[in-house]
Amino acid sequence: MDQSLPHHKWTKMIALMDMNAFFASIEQKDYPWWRGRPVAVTNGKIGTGIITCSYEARAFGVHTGMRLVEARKLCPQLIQAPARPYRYAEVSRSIMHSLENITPDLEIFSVDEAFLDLSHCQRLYHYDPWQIGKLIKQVVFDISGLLCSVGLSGDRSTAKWAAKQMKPNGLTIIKPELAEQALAEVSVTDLCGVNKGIGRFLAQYGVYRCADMKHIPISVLGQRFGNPGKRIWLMAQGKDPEVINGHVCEAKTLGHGKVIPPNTTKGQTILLYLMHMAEKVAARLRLNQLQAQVFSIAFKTINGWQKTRSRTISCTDDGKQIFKLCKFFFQQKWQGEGVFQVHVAALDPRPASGQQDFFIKDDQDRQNLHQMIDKINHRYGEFTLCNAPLLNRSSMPNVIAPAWKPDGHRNTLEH
DNA sequence: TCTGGGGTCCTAGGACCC
DNA sequence: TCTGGGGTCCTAGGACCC
Repeated sequence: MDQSLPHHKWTKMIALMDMNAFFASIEQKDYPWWRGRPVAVTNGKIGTGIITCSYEARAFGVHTGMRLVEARKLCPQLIQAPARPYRYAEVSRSIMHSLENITPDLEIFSVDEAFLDLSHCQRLYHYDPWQIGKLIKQVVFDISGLLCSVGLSGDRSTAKWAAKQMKPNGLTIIKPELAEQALAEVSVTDLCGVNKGIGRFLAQYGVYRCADMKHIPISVLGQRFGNPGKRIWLMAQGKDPEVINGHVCEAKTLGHGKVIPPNTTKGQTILLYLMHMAEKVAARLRLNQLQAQVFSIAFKTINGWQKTRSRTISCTDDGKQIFKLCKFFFQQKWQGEGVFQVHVAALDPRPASGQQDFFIKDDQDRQNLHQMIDKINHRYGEFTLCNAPLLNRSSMPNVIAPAWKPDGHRNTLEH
């Protein structure tokens, strides 16, 4: 936009870094013969839905969420790449670490996005937002060999919006004093935090574009949506008050769920899925050296969700104990209706103290066993070793499918 | 029109305590 | 019996994110 000199200090300077087709780009980087070709990342070899795809694939109309079958109709030469979540997490971590060299004031927003608060290091870069934006892209490229898009402005929301404007490999800078003007014609639902629900509400007041927001008082949004509502009113005017929060806080829940074959009525089968989820939760607790005492267990029937919170006697990371809770709850609440989804989550997981019950030999043995199993599964894939029932893949479709979201990303960044 | 999976935050209301 | 204050915990529901 404006590259004229001299530059002046901005009251606040916020950037959003967004990786371009992150997972697909990693596949193309690691497998050079896929570069320049349409690549679609799927959930394992047997995945049928597209998690993300390369820009070459997008040119054919292929997009996230599309069925592989549909995609192949548009693009017969589409290459299927099974997701490698551990690899993506590794690359993500290294990128985030390198960004910390630009500013420690960094908030990891997702596996492929980060906010940088540059307010306090403007002088270092001669108050030149272009220099900073290019530096961010360079740092990311140097460490990963991948391209990203960067948005830079005076507030969080505008920076986020700006990053979306030019892709791939974009750099969009919006001076804070021009933010309101830049957003004026933008649909409110294009802002991060405004979706259909709030969009519908705003439409009732004739608010469609950001500029329309001024026609209604902030109190209307405040009353209906509380503080987040007030924030949106300000966002539309390029004045998002939300700060960059670099604190890596512990996860509040850690769970797994699954959509199962519709209307499953066989109790044994449903319990098997619950066992699967319980073991996944337990394995992930162990991976992050966490334990929990309260678990949320749920299954969805035609009448909606049946849910419970139940506690184990003491903190645990043992799948069998978690499954016991599942079984108890399920046998109490289930009355033979068809089930569509199951879900198990650890609530308020805390660092494992690592000492309680250590003097009990059985517990020591159990821990050793878990360590060994986890090690093997990490190397050879989830559920290579597991409870015997889970090995029966015919009754357990997709059991091998890896969770494609890198595990505990936020936590692992510490240290 | 939209799969499926893993999360967060906020609010209101009820139960219970002093 | 009614009123009022303060606090906590839990639940349910809504909205949104990648």
